[in-house]
Amino acid sequence: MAAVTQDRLDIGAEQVCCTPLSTAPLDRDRAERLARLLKAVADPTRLQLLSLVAQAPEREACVCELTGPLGLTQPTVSHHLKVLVDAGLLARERRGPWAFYRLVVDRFDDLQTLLSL
Amino acid sequence: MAAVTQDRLDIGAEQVCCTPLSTAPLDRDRAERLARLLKAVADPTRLQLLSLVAQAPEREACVCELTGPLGLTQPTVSHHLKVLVDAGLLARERRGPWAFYRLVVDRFDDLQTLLSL
DNA sequence: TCGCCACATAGACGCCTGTCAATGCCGGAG
DNA sequence: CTCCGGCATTGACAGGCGTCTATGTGGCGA
Repeated sequence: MAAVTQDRLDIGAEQVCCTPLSTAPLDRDRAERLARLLKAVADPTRLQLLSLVAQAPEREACVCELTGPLGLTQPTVSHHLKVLVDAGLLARERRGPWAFYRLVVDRFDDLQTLLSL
Repeated sequence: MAAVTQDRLDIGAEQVCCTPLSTAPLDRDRAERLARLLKAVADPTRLQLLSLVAQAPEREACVCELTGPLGLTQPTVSHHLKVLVDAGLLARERRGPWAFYRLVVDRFDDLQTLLSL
């Protein structure tokens, strides 16, 4: 299978990650895509969301379980969840009237690789 | 050897990190401090700066070596460097007329720990 | 079909932030 | 002391983003 590219981690259709910062020069284009991914995590509300989901049973939770602890409006929570899904950090699954959000472990692994020196 | 606190990583005087997101509930206060740290990395220009420093000899570089590759003004570069220093990701050292910036490896380790599940 | 419930989307507003030009500071050479 | 080069700081502007209220959508039960 040869030529195992170390670049993975796409945002939507975007190729983004994931070699450590020190291995190769970082061109502007890739830097901007990586920044978009990191911006998704670099928000207090979204960090709390990720923490809540990470600690929920089966590592998944619906919106109604998340609005309470955060003290924020339901639309606001939905907005942040959309950002995390677009970044590939959460996966959405519709089940009955509820929408469940689950952690995407691989994407966190990619972030770790990026930040390794 | 007893009581190894897993919380480290301060921004300036701030205690911030570093247990994985899934180990304990993340209160608003710590979430905001963690977000400030991540925001420092979540910018394309600063990612390029970190990459340039990481690949420089001895993992350190002065401002004059950084403005060229980025195509940005010197004040802008200085601004971003200050952000990274305040976040604890770079260390500044004055040597003659130049100011050298060096990676702080421990801080990157902390970020990795945070993003581990 | 009708109505309800959980959730998503749209629009608006204020704050934060990345960028620049202009200026100030500081250390070394003469 | 004076000048100059490297770097930091200030002030201003535009764009991005987090939050809200109001409204739309979609599935389930009666």
